[in-house]
Amino acid sequence: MSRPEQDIPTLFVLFNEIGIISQLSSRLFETRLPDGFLVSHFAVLNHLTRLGDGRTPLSIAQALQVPKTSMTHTLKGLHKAGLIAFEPNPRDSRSKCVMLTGKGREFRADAISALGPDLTQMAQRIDVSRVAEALPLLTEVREYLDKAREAD
Amino acid sequence: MSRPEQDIPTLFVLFNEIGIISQLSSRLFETRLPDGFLVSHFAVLNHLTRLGDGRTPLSIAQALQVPKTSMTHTLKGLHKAGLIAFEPNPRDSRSKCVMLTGKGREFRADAISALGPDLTQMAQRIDVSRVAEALPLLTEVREYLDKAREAD
DNA sequence: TTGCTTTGGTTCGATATCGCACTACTTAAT
DNA sequence: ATTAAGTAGTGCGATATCGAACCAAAGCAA
Repeated sequence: MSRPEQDIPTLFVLFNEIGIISQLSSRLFETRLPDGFLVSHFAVLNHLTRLGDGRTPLSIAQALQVPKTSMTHTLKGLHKAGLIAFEPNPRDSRSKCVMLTGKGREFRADAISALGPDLTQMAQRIDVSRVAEALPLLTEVREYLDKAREAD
Repeated sequence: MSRPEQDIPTLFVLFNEIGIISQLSSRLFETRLPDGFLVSHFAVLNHLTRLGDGRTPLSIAQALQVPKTSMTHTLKGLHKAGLIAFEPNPRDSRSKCVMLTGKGREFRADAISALGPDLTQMAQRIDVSRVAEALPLLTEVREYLDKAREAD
């Protein structure tokens, strides 16, 4: 059923579409965030909220697939804004633990609320059940790329 | 069939996955490009190849969803590398036409070839027919966001 | 222990991205 | 034809991103 000579163009188009959607959605989201904040900031707060805080900068960087130097920079911004706090890592004194502050949790909740109307409007035009069907595939692709990256 | 209170989280997760895949695939691709070139450069060459050259900087910027100032910068790099050439726009003397050079076409072809092995390997692990099924939905999402953007 | 290797994090320098403001040209209105 | 409003592209400044080199602590070997 698979036609290998078709596979490469299909995957190519997939990444093309994904790149543009990422671009568009990030910029839309950023217009909903308070001035001076980017998706990169939100992504950290969201990650810590979903999976629990107390994680190290490196583990966050790996989860979000950005270089650790970028994470240092992003965390600096969040810290200056009072959205996170640092604590020493009892397991490893080279490292630190990143903690959410109340303000940080609030910021994340507000950001999600601010995006709500956009998503609601979108849900009226896009068949979300098809999105739900497609999600497992996207997750597979992400996990594949993640493994391919660490294997290089 | 649709559960509106589920829709927002579903869309939220969608953009989350798409953001990470975009990040991962861009960085993988960039390691395959010659030193000093980024996906942004390739995207322009690819666009001009697929839809024909002779387009203006602004139209390219809109197609790729980046600010025109970013496009000025990207085109400057491509021009310096001899991958594109500028011609005056006979219809509008404020503007210019971006032309592919032979070297530019070659660069794009080489870049695609360089990515081939990665995609081939991926096609052995991912069910590409499912990707093909999901593509129309992604295109819909992209087109929706595109319209939403220009409506804001 | 001592010394080698690995690892977490930052600093630094180079480049990318983007918003703002500006110029030059075009278009529309009269 | 004149003027006003709009549009294409660029320069500039601020910030983001990222790789290379670095430091300090950890892990490991003998």
